[in-house]
Amino acid sequence: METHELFHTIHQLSRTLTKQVNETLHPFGLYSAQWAVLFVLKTKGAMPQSALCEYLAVEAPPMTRTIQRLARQGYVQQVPGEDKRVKVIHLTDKAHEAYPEWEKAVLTMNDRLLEQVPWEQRMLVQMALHDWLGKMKGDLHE
Amino acid sequence: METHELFHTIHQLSRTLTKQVNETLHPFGLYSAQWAVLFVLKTKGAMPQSALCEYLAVEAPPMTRTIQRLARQGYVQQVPGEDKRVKVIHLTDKAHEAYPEWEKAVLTMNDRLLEQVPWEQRMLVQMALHDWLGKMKGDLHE
DNA sequence: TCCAATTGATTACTTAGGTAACTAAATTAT
DNA sequence: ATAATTTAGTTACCTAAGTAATCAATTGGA
Repeated sequence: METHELFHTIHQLSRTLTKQVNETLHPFGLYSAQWAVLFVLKTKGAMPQSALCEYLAVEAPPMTRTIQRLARQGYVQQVPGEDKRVKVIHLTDKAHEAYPEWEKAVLTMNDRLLEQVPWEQRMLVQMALHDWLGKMKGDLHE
Repeated sequence: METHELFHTIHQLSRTLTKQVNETLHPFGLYSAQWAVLFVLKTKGAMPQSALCEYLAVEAPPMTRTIQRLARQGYVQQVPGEDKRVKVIHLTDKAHEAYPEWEKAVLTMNDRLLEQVPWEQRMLVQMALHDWLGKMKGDLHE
């Protein structure tokens, strides 16, 4: 079996998915990277920017940009922390109010994309990929 | 189970993989997008730019850029086709000569990343993901 | 204590991909 | 046969993520 093929499929899937999310959120003026941040803040609550980076496994610079944009749109507020270096990111009331609509659109889209895929298969693949990722990251620190 | 998690894992894997390929090819002055093109040309032979796009599932503009860069580096030649609109992309002798080294580096890296993953599991996941992709693409054209 | 190293965030610049609008060549239809 | 449409490729501009370098605040060690 070709490892090339496998990796190519993963890339293609990733690109197709972001494309779908972007299309879905276009009516709300949001992009996929912004949605990822909004989702984490809604489900985990306010947190420092660095925690968002770690959670989403994204470097600091792209996170700065995404958050500044969300702030410009009034969906997020950067509150200085006790440690004056950190900025704690909060969802605004405006974001909390609009969130259910966003979530509904994304969930509907997600379900549509995988509706033909049995639940156990999703579970199996999710566990396998997560496991691979862990092993790769582990390798890199050896 | 959260679809969010699954999609997030796929994105993260995709990013980790391109990062690895970029690191691996850095000594040769090549980037992951270029490698994808070189690999297809080596295994499938010369083909029009549009065929490369279709094969790699990438839009025309990024392909133009990647190919122009490869041409600048002398790894690829754009030969006008019978149809004067098409440009047939050929590997140069320089590319053929260097290819084995590139391939060895990438294959070694690929194997290292998945060495702990049993062969059948790779196969299963590859088939599942490919199947999903097909279903998604199918959906979009309904 | 005070200097050195670390950490959180930003800025500048890069790769990688996407859409929209365009040109030139080829094909189809009237 | 010519006008209309389609196709291959490019240009301009966008999102998304990465590295390198920098700044300010904090922490640790001599």
